[in-house]
Amino acid sequence: MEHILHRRDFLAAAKGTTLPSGGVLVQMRERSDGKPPRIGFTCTKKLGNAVIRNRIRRRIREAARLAMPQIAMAGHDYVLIGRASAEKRGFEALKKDIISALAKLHGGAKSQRTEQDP
RNA sequence: CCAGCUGGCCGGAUGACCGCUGCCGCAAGGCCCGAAAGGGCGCGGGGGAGGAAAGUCCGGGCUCCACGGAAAGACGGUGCCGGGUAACGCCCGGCGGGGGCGACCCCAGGGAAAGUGCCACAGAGAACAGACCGCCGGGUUUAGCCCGGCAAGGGUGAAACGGUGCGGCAAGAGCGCACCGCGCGGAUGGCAACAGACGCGGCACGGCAAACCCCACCGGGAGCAAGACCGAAUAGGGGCGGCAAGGAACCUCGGUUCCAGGGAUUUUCGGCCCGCCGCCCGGGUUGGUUGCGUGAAAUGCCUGGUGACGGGCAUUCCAGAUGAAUGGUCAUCCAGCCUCAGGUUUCGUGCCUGGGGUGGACAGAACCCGGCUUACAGGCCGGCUGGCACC
Repeated sequence: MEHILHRRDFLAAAKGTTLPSGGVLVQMRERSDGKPPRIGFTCTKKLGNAVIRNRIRRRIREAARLAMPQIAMAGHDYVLIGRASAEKRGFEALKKDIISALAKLHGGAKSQRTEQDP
C-alpha cells in the first residue's frame, strides 16, 4: 500500500475523524478521488527515545501491512499514531486494534469497498 | 588462593515464514503516478547500524560568501618540555608537584621584583604586622597593680614572618652551631623542561592570575536545510507581434481624406494608469535530481620506533534513508541471575553434579573523517603489585 509522504497530507488527515483504539490512534480523511488508499505513520517524541519510537513505528507498520489491505477503502488516507502501549502489546491484539478502528470509522461513512479486493 | 592495579577486546547465537531499501546482472517492451522534472511496477544474485551511531564540546576535509598579498585592534581560545599527526584543546614519552606499603593514580602546571585589586569571619595581630593569656626581672599599698624585657608555649584562623636538636640566657629569640628546608650563584649532565656537586646568605621575597592584567602562540564568516541542476498550472516582471470591426467629412456615388479601446490631468502634444490573445526571455514556490561515499579506508603479513605512530607488499569494496530503510512474528539454544536436592571442603557458603524458574545493558547512521565527554547487563584475554600457603 502506498505511503503518505508529504506534510500537507498529514495535516489534512489530522483535520479528519480521530479514533483511539488500543495501541494506536487512527485518523481518517476522505479524498473522494477513487484512487487507492494511502497510509502514514506518526510517533512523537513523547513516546521515548529514537529506539523506542522506531520499534513502535515498525510494529504498527507491520501490523498495518497485514491487516489493512482487506479493510482499507479507496479514496481514503489513514494516519496511524503510535501510543506508548504499542511497544508491549501483543501483535495479534495490535492488528485487531487497527481492524476494529477502521470498521468503526467506516460505519458512519458510505460503504465503498476498495476495488483491489482479492 | 585472597585482595588490588592496569592494557586490550566482545557486546547474544542458529533456524523458519513474511517484509523494507540500495547495488550488480538479465530484460528493454508494456503499464501506472505526476502539470512537468522525475519516480514506480518483473526475475536472479549479493549487501544493509554502533562502541558509543549519543552529547554536538574541539580539530580537519568539502561547499558557498567576503577579501589588495595581508597586517593591526577588538574579541575568543590555548598555556611545563620533546615527539606523533592533515590538524587539535587529542595521543605518546619525559620533567615538576601531590596521594598510595606497592602495582599505579591525580594535577589549566607561563608571569605575583610591570601595575591595579582582594584576603570575609575569628583572632592581640593579616602584609614595610602584632602582644590577649603567658614567661622573666624590678618596684609596691601583695588573691592584685605598676614599669621594663621576651616572642619559645597556649588560643584564633585557609594562612601567624622557617623546622628539629644542642648550646646560650633573668626569661627568651638564627642570638650561636649541626642537619633539613628556603634564597642567590653554579662545575657538570640533558635537544629541552629540569636535575644538581660545591660555595655563599641567618632567613629576607605570604597567597589568589579559575579577579583584572602582562607575555607567547592560534583563529575571516556560515554551514549538506552548504552548494549545483531540472522545473508546472496560476499570479506577477520584461520584450515582440496582433487585437480593428467601424465612425465622421467631402464628393463626379465611386472613391478620397481624417479619426480611431477606456480613464484622469481645462484643451493639444507628451508622458502616466487600466484591457484581450499568441510567442519568447529571465527570476522562482510546491516538488524532483544531485551532492552521497575509493577513503588521513579495511584486513593480513613483514618492518622502524621505549611509545603515540610511521613505512613496504598483497588482497578487498564494506549502509546510504529523506514522514526518514536496515525489520516483524515465532521456535530452539548459550551466557548471567534466583532457587531446590545431593556430594565435597583449607570452613570462605567456595566448588562439582542434577532439576525448576527467570532472562537480554546503554542505545538507531542523517555530508564525511580524527579526537574528547557521557551512558552501559554481562563476558573474554594479557601484564603487574601486596599478602598467605606449599615445594
